[in-house]
Amino acid sequence: MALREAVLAALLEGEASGYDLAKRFDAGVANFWSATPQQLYRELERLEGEGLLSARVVRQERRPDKRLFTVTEAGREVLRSFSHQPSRPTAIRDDLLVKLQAADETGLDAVITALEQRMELCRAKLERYDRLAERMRGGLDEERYLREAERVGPYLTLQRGRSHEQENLRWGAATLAVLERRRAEPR
Amino acid sequence: MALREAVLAALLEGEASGYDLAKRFDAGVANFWSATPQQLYRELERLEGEGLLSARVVRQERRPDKRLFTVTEAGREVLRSFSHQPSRPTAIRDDLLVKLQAADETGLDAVITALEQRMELCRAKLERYDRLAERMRGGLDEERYLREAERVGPYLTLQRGRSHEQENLRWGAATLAVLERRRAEPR
DNA sequence: AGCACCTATTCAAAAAGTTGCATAAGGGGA
DNA sequence: TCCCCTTATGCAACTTTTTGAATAGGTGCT
Repeated sequence: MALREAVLAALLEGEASGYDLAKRFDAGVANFWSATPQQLYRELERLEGEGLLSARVVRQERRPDKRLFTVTEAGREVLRSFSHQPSRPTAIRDDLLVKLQAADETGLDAVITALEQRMELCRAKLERYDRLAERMRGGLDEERYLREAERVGPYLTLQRGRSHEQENLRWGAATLAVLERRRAEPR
Repeated sequence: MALREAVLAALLEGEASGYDLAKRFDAGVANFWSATPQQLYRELERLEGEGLLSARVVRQERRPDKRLFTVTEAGREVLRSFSHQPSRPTAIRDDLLVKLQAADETGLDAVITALEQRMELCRAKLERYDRLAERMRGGLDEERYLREAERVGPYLTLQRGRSHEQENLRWGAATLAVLERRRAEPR
């Protein structure tokens, strides 16, 4: 149910089209929520209908026209009220962990491969996050940025994404070591 | 789509009823997948229908009867084939992060409270994971357990849960510090 | 005796999310 | 020129997940 609020929150960073949002919410980049383009277009429609967003059409010469959305005062109010509601704890749901859970039965090889692939992805994501963070800070060191910047929310959520990937790598390396050892020396 | 496989994987640890599974898959405890009782009962039906599980009814004296499920050879085969399929990367979806993303607009107080509550939950979960891990090891030190135990999958997924909560706490503390400082000294 | 809670399962309905496709215009490379 | 990619949006069908019950016997507490 937080897709509404996630869209509003994302639009606080500035006017955007559905397409722009789709990129921010792409599962591969999203640092605080993920969603598909279809979900976003539907949600934008709804939010506009409820008066939480206002839209304006921008005619473009060499591109299809696009609709840019902005959060209205009513939208901001929804966010304020949302921030007071209890957050539900997040649940783990990861294909890879299911495979690992069953690994003793299914054989270690496939899981080792899957883990290696996942870690490669994590590394790529981590680098991307680092570049993004650097661009956000715009020359300032982190300490100063966090004290002086106008908005820190987006930076802090980005750091959560970063820390998640980093921890994935740390755990992944340890797990890989265990699995490879057991493959080499079965009990 | 991995609920099927998650149920099969969970049942590798031994025969269980829907009710038993519901406890293992509870969002507050689940270390490799989470699901509600309703999802599980439906999935158990389906899996039995497909011959991936077999069920037997156990009459009980002072409790309602229950149905205990076991993974069949066909079920194990499904798991084996699943372990070779590509895993989709996980996406972040967390209420709390949405609030944090919007925090500069909505005010810091509510988010600080939410973060503190979340961290309290994390601490509780971490302790529970630690007790679970200790019980799994059954006296052995981790190093030896991981080398000699018959099955390590469940232990390794538990460790992922643990590392996730720990990282949540680490990041949470740092984030809290930033937010509290900004609350005390607004730019 | 009454109440709250635990075991054990199931139904119905709504909300949320995914998948596949369709449109439409322009850009870039073989 | 043909094909594929990017921008930009949308529909329809489908699956998955969540929510909110209802049932039914038993335990423990006051």
